[in-house]
This record gives sequence, C-alpha cells and structure tokens, in this order.
Amino acid sequence: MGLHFACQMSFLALPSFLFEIDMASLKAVPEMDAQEAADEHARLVVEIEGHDRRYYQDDAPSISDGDYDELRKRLGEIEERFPALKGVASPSSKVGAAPSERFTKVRHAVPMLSLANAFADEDVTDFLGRVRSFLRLPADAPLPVLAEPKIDGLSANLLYRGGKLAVGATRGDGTEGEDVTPNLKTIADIPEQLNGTDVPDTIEIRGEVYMAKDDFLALNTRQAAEGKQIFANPRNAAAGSLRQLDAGITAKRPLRFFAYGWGEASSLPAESQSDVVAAFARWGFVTNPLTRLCTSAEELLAHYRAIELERGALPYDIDGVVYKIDALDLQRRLGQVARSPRWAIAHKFPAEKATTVLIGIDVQVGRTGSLTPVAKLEPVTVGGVVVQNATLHNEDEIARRDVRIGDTVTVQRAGDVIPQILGPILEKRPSDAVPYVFPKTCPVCGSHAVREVNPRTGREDVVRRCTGGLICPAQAVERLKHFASRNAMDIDGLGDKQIETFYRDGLIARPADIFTLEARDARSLKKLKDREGWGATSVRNLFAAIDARRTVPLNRFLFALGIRHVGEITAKLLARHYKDVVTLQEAAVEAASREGRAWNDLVAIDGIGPIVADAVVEFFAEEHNRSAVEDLLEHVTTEELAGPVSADSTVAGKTVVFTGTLERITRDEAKAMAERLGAKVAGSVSSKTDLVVAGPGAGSKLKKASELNIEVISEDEWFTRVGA
DNA sequence: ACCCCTCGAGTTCT
DNA sequence: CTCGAGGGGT
Repeated sequence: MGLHFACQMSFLALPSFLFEIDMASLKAVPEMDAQEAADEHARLVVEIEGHDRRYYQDDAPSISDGDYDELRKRLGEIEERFPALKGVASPSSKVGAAPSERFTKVRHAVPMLSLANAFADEDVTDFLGRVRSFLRLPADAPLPVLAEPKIDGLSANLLYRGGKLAVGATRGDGTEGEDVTPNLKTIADIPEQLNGTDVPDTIEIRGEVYMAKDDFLALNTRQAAEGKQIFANPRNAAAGSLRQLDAGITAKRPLRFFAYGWGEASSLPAESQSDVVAAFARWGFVTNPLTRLCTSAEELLAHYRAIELERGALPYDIDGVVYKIDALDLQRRLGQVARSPRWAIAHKFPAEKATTVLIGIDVQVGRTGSLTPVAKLEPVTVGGVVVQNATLHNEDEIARRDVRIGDTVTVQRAGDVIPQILGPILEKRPSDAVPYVFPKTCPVCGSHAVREVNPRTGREDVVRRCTGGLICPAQAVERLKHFASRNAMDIDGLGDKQIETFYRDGLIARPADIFTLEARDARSLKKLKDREGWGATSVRNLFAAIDARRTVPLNRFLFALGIRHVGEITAKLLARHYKDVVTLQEAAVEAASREGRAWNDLVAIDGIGPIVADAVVEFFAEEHNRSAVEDLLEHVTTEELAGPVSADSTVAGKTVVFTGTLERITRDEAKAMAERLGAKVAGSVSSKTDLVVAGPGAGSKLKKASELNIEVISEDEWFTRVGA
C-alpha cells in the first residue's frame, strides 16, 4: 500500500508546549467521581497490558513485581467502587469470572520453535555435515535421523498433568499461544487421559492439528449448502475450526491430530526421538505412519522422494519432510540458534508457482528514504492465497530479471509466505513493453534519490534513497510509525493508520508532538473525539497509552529514534554502555572529532564497528536531530535497561570469553551452552570480561586476562561450575 | 583478504 | 521470510 500525498506538502512547524501530567498523589477511591475513575482506569488498563506484553512476549519486564501488583491492586479497587468499569477490556477479567471475548493467552513452558528450511538435496547434506562438525563426529560414525512428513496444519501444545489433559494451546508466536482447551478436547485423536506406566507427571505433547482432504471437501459442501463461509484450503479450515469460541462448533468439525514432539517434560520414557514418539502411540496418541528412522543422507533423500511421490494420494496435505537427529543427548548438545533447533530441519517440497500479469510497479518510500519497487499483479492464487503485490527488492533486481510492465511473470511463495517474482515469460511479452526505468527522484517529495557509495568496498549501495530527509513527508510518516511501533515506544492505539491521518491533518509532525497531543487537544476547538471513527473512549485510551510511555527503557527510546544501523539489538548495546540519552549524545558529539576517548569507547563496544559508530555520530551531529531529541526529553524520561533476567545459574549475566582449544566440546557448543545459562559470550578479553575459560594453547587472551586480574578457569572447572 | 554469522530493513496476507 | 551489510574471527 503506497502512500499518497499531495506532493508539495509544506513542512509543518507545530507549537510545542511544555506539558506536565499531574501525577500528584493518587486520590482515595471513594472520593473520585465517575469520570476521574474512568480516566484512571483506562490509563491503568493500558499500562498493565503493556507490562503484560513486555513480561510475556518480550521477556523483558520493565517494572518490579511489587510495582506491578500495586497497579493491579489499584485497578481492582477502582473496579470495586465503579463496577461499570469491569469490562472485557480490563485485564482483571482474566483472573475474574467474566468470560473474555477472546481466548486467554497461555505462555508455553518451553518455547515452540520453528524449523530451518532445506529446499535442495544439498541443503540436507549440508545440514548433516554441520551437525557432524558441531558434534565433532567422524564422517563414518553412525548418526540416526528420524524423517517424518511435515503436516500442513497448525501446531498445538497439550499440557498433561498426572496423565490428564490440563491445558491445550495454539502455537501463537512460539512463546505465547491461545488457550483452546475445550476445542482440543473435542478432537478424537487427542486423549483426555493418557494410559501407561511410563507417563510422566508433567509433559507437554506437541503435534499438528489438521483436517483430512476429503473431510475438508465434505465440510465445504455442507457449508455451501447452508450458505456459510467456505474455506480456501484444509489448513485454513482447521485453523478456523479450532479457533471457534463455541467448542460445540469445533466438535462438529472433523479435526485430527498427529503427535510428534514435546516441550516441558518432568521425565521422558526413552532416550531417542523415535522411542519417545513410539511411547506417545502407546499412551493413546496417533503418530504418523510414514515416520522412518534413517542412517544416511541417501536414505533420507530416498524417503523424501517416496513421500513426494505419494503426496497426492495421502489423505492429508503435507508441505515437506522433517528430519530430526534421533538421539536426545545429541539434540541437547546441539541446542538451538535464534529460534530454531540445530538438530532438526524441514525439507520443503518445491514451492507452488503461478503465472500472472504485471500491471504496474509502485515505488514505496521507507523511513530511511529507501525506494522499494513493489509489483502490482493481476490477482492470482498461489498456494491457497490470493497474491496481488510482490516486492521487487530494488533497481538491480528489476534489471537482472528484466521484468517489464505488461509482462506475464512467474510468481512463487518463497518459504510458503512471501511472494516472489521469478521472472518474465518472454514468449508472452507484449511487443510494446519497454524496460522499466527506475525513478531517480523521490516519488513523494521530488528530491534526488541516490545510491550511496559504501566507504569500505567502494561499491554502490543496492538501494536508492531519497535525499529529502526532513522535507520528505513519506520519510517523516514512516519514522513516526517506527517511533510508535511495538518494539520501539510501543504506543497502543497509535497505529500506522492513525499516524497517517494525524500527520496529514497537521496534528503530529515530529515525535515530540505525540506527547503534546492531549494538551493541544484540550485547547483546540476541533476535538479529537469529534473526528470520524473516534469517540470519547478511544481518545481517552489513546491519551492513556501515550501517558504510559512517558517513562521508557533507554534501549526502546534509542531504537525508536531510528538512527541508521541501530536496530533493537544495537540499541540495547548502546543503552547498556551509556546510561542515558544525554551521555550518549555528548559522547557522540565528542566522538565526531575522533580525538579524545569518546570515539574509541564507542567502537570498543562489542558489536559496534566504525560504520555503526559513524551513523550514531552523524545522527547527533545534525542540529535538527539534537533538537528533536531535546524536545522529546521534555516529555519522556528514560530508565536504565534492566539487566538480563535469566536463569539462576552461577554465570547468568556474566561476560565469558573462551580461549585456546576446548577438548570436551567445540567452541560453538560452549558458546551456545553459556548463552543458554544467561551468560554473554565475548570474543576478546577486556575490562568488561568476568570470566575466561582457557584450554591448552591459550595465548594473548590469557595474558591479557591475568593483566586485568580476571578470573581464569579450565574447561573442566567450567563444567563443574555450571553443573554439567 | 576472505568467511560466517548476526543484525537491520523491508515486505505479504490472514 | 529474505536480502544485504556490518562485525568479528580465521
């Protein structure tokens, strides 16, 4: 969706007010009038929900448990005095009796990870090679791998306590899903009670909820006959059926379940993936019959091809084959990278392709000024979804593929999600089609758009950027969206749509304007609540959401500024090193001269090199950026980044350096292990290092450690210390 | 001087 | 999710 602005939009200078909220001592509840109570209630709801989200989803609570309890208590008091405020919108309804309109969120005890993908045979052999080298297994050592079809459904997590189904949830974002227990209980393949002598006290069973193909067709026939919604494919039908608020409806839908894995478990009935899954079958689950234990790459690939041949004849949809290292001790040693395990991979079937006509190319302007071409396509169904847009990435990509407007092009959904344009079908090219000429000026503000030259490589950057900066309305809007977005300032109710209209109407032009919105609205004749689509409640909620972010963790604030090359992680690094914005700004200004300590300090931070440091320096060198930050700080207080709240291991929060040859595990394993225990692994010894683990052959790092008086231990001592 | 991995930035659709 | 760039190690 492109932005459509009147091209010559004047840059709006908005009055900036000093604004202070009256955070004076809270009134005793009985003295409040209904309006005050409603206001405070709304404010508390937003604040509590924000904390909940940070706690459950981001794993980064920003207040103490005690303070959080205070907020909940205050909310309870107000609701007791003004029961009308107890609504579905209140987080208190989660613990209260009122049934929520949505499903309750459930946090998975062990996150539900996603799998890395393999598309070619080579990716599979690479995977096995990586596993062997990570584990230091010789090429001829046996390495059993379990292969099973990847069912195209939705994964679910079933928590059994004492053998009884306690909670069933969807995968959600992997960390937190929705509680759909009553719905899952209607599925015949899901036992409510597990039978067996080796059933653990507590175990989370994981598997796939799906709908068989013929059941899906029958359901659609029935739905059509009753004039109800028909589903695009079995997966959508399964998802729609599972997420019914009325479990009675789910019961009438022919859902099935294959068990294939587990999350938290108080104990396990076996020491290999295949044996544990076999135990699931004994306990009463259905497991997939095409599961096979293989011992070589050839065998895995043969099984893949066998399944691929049988694919059409199978009673359910599948989109690939999953390979899992069978031995659980090896799985544990392999651990995980980012959010997928290193011991499993999904070998996908080739993506479905379709052809359609390229009817146009839009150019979007990003917050950094980047011009991104987006293909406008004649709508076409690919993999069960109608695709109308597809990114063309950049200028070079269009030239490389030589796609022209009017061309018939091949489209596929890569990794099953993002549509990709593979290229034109030349035989179908209209005779008058001309090569696409990428605009050299910004389509929104008309400024020159240039490809910067990378100072390191001397090569041109792939992206062309609008040089309009401040005067480009598209950039201004995108920056504001970024500022308010969930991982940045996280201002609820100030979404993309709102920002676009507020900007267009001159209400918000710069970040600081967000925080003066309420005060200006109070004086304005044209009130927000009179705008179309707005009411008194939504305005109150918005102001409450804004107020809730008048204090934010420094890392969020820095990320929100949108400094080039400073994303979430780098913002955290900066926040950890400089305890407030002013300190960072002073350091950046000082570093501009490259004399004195400031520049060296900046580049010394692990993860920050000259390019990133330069971006920070340049940001604060701009007068308008400094004044934007200054104005923001009139309204926003930053707080220090809370230290990593991690496992109570002895090395949690410590910075560890591994050096020399490690004999029991590889370097990668050591790093993964330390990180699992909440430690930060650094590459070189500095004053920030807490612990050095040295193997034989350690050299300069060991010397440096003793100079700095840092504790050095051996690999064996490391294992003792972390209790492994 | 390269190679690998992580991070940033941009994107689609339900 | 994917691509390219940046950082850091070899």
